[in-house]
Amino acid sequence: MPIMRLPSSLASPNSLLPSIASLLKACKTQFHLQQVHAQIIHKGLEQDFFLITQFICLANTLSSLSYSTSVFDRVEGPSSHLWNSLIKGCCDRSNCVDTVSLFVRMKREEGVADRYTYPSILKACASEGKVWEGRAIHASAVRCGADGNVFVGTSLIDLYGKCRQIVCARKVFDEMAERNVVSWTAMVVGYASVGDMVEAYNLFDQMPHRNLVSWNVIITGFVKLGDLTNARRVFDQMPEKNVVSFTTMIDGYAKSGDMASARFLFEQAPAKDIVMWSALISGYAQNGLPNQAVKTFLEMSTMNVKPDEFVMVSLMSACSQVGCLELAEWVDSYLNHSSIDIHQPHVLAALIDMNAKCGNMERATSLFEKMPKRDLISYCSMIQGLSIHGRGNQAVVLFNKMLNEGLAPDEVAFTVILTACSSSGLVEEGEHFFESMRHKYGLIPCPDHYACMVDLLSRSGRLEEAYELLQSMPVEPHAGAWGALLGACKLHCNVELGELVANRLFLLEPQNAANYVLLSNIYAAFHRWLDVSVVRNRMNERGIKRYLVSVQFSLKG
DNA sequence: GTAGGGTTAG
Repeated sequence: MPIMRLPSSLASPNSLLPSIASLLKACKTQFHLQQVHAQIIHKGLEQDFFLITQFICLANTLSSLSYSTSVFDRVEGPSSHLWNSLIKGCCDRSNCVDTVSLFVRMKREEGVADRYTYPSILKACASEGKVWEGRAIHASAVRCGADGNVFVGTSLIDLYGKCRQIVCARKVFDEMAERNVVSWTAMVVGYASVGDMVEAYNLFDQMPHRNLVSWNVIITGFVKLGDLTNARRVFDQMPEKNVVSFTTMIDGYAKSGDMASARFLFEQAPAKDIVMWSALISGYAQNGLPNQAVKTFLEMSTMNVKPDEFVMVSLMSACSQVGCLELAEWVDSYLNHSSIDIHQPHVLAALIDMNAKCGNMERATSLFEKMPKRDLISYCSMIQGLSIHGRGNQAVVLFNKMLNEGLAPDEVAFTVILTACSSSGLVEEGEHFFESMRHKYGLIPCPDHYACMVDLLSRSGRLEEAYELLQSMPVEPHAGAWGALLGACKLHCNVELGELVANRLFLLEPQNAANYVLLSNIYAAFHRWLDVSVVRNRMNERGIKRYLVSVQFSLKG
């Protein structure tokens, strides 16, 4: 085994203590740490508070919590400082319950909590929204007089702000004897996170000093409200911007669907990191621009930026939309050779969705079956995959299996199964699901659900029923539903209904050439050439070019 | 004699 060599300047033959402390400072890996640990035991220094505290702090970043704890547990009557180091490690690597339990143990074992103890525990509570636990910790801080400290006060503002207890946060803020830029910023974050940008901005305006974070949280607040105008105004006023400022703005534009502005700002950013690339790629994917998403991903690769799980999830979403099996296979194998853990729920869900929609049902199925707990989202991915590839009957079987597992379908799940029924022409099943959606699950069908039913009924020749359903809808049907019926009128050569439906569509979407073409084709089937030319003339009058139809189709394919 | 804590983006 290689042993660490100490630089001669650090070696101190007369005293054992500094040499081990120096060794600790030089530790870079868990293995180094274990070697020093062996030295500590060997030299009988396991009770040296100073050394063990330093050791725990390092173990917090280099090793596991259980390792830190095992070293800590051998110390008799640990100092406050030592307790605080372990609590910090617990906060960083475990959950709120564990951190609070450790604090309870500290009190039980007569450890003395001080102003350094509270920020970590409060942070653990804040990150999980545990306001009741937080209040108890707050009370404890008051009892030992630690609540007057700036760091403790700021942590309390953060806690109450994150838990949406804005009045409590403000009370702490107002009662603080000393505040700094972080305390002010935490208070601004509190207002911003409850959507009160008036008060957030008001406070921001009064701040004696602002730093980059203060500016960025104001932008974040406006972006969260979808107020891109004010977000941009603040962004433009910033004395200096960093990568977070740009990323927040880009993400805001992407979420509001303005990918042109997102891209423009991205180009202007002096530096780009993985989060910024991710904001752009996910924006393209979520705005239905999968080709742009893939293109941007490739661009990122040529810049030698290593993709992370967020980028890969966006890429998989884009891939699902284009249904490209070749790309899906590449992404799948990339993930399997990377350090990304594909068993994280959102990664696995995207992977199943991508494989199902790109036609690799075998891979999707094997991932799906191995899931510890199958959820609604993954079921829907699988059902949609079967549906896209014409396996409607299997989609119905899987949907029923999902119901048997006790999962309650939502509106999206019904859209998926009704689409499956409609594309495979499963009329009875579709009617059954539409019925149970309303009466068993108490869901209100939206225009999409009606569109599926209209499509299903009309394609099986039940044109009148489809028309009646459209007429009886409590919500306004969208053009797609009428369009499906018009298509079926063409298929089943029903000229009267076709005329009726087409005229509704001409009002709903006067610029869509497909409707004119369908009606003229219906007339043509009956050799009504005069009517054909009337429709064609109407198209010309409105300046609609027929070739637009073929352009639209080629873009979709 | 020596050490420790709080705010922003996917």
